[in-house]
Amino acid sequence: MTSTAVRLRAVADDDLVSADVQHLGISGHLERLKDYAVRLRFHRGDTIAAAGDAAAHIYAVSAGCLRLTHHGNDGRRHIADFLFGGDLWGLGDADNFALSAEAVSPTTITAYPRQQFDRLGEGNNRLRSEIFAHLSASIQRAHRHLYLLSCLSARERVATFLTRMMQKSQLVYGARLDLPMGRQDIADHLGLTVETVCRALAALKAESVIEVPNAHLVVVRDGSALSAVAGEPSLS
Amino acid sequence: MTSTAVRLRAVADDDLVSADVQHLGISGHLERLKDYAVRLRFHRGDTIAAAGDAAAHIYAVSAGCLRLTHHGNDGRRHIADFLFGGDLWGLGDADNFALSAEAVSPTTITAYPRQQFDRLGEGNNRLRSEIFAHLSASIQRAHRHLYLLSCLSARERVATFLTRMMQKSQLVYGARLDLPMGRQDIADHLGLTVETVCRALAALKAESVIEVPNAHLVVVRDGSALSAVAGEPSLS
DNA sequence: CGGACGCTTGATAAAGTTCAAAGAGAGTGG
DNA sequence: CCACTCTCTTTGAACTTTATCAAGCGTCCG
Repeated sequence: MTSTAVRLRAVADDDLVSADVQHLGISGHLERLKDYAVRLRFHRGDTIAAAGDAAAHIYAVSAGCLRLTHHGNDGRRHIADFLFGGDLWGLGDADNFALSAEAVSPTTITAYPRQQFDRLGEGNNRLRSEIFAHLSASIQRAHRHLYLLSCLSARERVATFLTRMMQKSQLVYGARLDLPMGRQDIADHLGLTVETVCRALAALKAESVIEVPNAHLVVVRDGSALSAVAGEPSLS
Repeated sequence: MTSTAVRLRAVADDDLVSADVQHLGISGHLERLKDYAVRLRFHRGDTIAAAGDAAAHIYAVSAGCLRLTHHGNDGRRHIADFLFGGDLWGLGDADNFALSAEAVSPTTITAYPRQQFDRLGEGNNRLRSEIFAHLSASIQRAHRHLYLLSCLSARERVATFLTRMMQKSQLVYGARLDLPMGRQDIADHLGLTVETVCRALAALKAESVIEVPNAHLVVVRDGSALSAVAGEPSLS
């Protein structure tokens, strides 16, 4: 207990060590808590934490893919977002998690105690502003997705999804895009049915915009055509 | 300039005056900046600030109703949220506004300089945690709306909209719910067309769940039936 | 290798959109 | 103060998109 307090005081005086840390963002700060960190492994389909659970930890995805889901009373499901290596979860959940996190593929996660993290932030302006930026970015992502769900057609949604996955995931090699999630996950993310997602992909394939060697791999053959369908001429 | 610095230092030492302020949340803290505040009036349809504008101010709605809109490249529009008296806008927009804010009805707004506000926050833990809570709440609101757009039918969306407006706006007197926004606004908020919104309202009216004396007034005749349609048996 | 699960495609049905036109309300100018 | 007009709302009918239902296929895992 004493050693914890000492450690935190030492860690919290900011701006001395931050030069080597700032470009890493929040992850860099979390690095300072590595002695408290717990490394976890999950299999496909495992639940990391469910909506309503006490948010005792901040999670950093090391490798793999997570889905953040919201379950309705009657079984309907929405996937708010997918997380990949480097992404964080739980920053905005002060008390209880608002969403459930489930492993889409075998996933390695590092859990940092929230209490320690919060204390770290108390003495660290840079960290706090990075947390603020992270939350702002989450809001903006959510708003972009609101627009997608509110205004775009099935075809546009699927195309937009592909472009966003290319921007976001590190699973792009050239034009090869790895999609660890299943069609049902994509459908629940885009507010469509599995069948409609399949048909939209099939249509893009028929137009030679993409190739689909297998269900978890898309090769983008005509990126600008894809962007055009997505309605995002320049990445915003 | 000097007086500004002095004032801010005096104001920033927190926890002395905060007892009478905490229950008011962020608005209470903004009150301390009243000497820098500007009061603005807008007519129906006026733009308070457009997406992309420099976010130089935090806005507090005093009276009236705003819509926060996202405009696509091709004219499609989504309304992310409606704001009423007591609501704030701009807290999450560090640099430029992500959305446009437009007056739905004649509206009075107080603008506080962001720079002063940020400085206020630097020395005030309570304010910062309230800002954090505000951003978290924004994210949760957005996620609930994502679920609405992704999973609910037109009928359910309209019912949910009505229940949320009853919870949110102060424009509820008994079962009378004032809807300052037009049908097109509601449609753009719910990802539907005007006609579909009208038909859903007409259906609820035909089932005696609501009455619609005029386009901007809904009387909820059977609140539990409305909640049932909304799929929110208990308010979550 | 077998079986189960997820993916894909087809046919049909339903929900919502689009197009069209009439009706109601609010604000304006005579 | 009334009539007019413009805009918004409402309802109807046809059409489009997407969901639903159903069946076959492929693949991955055990």
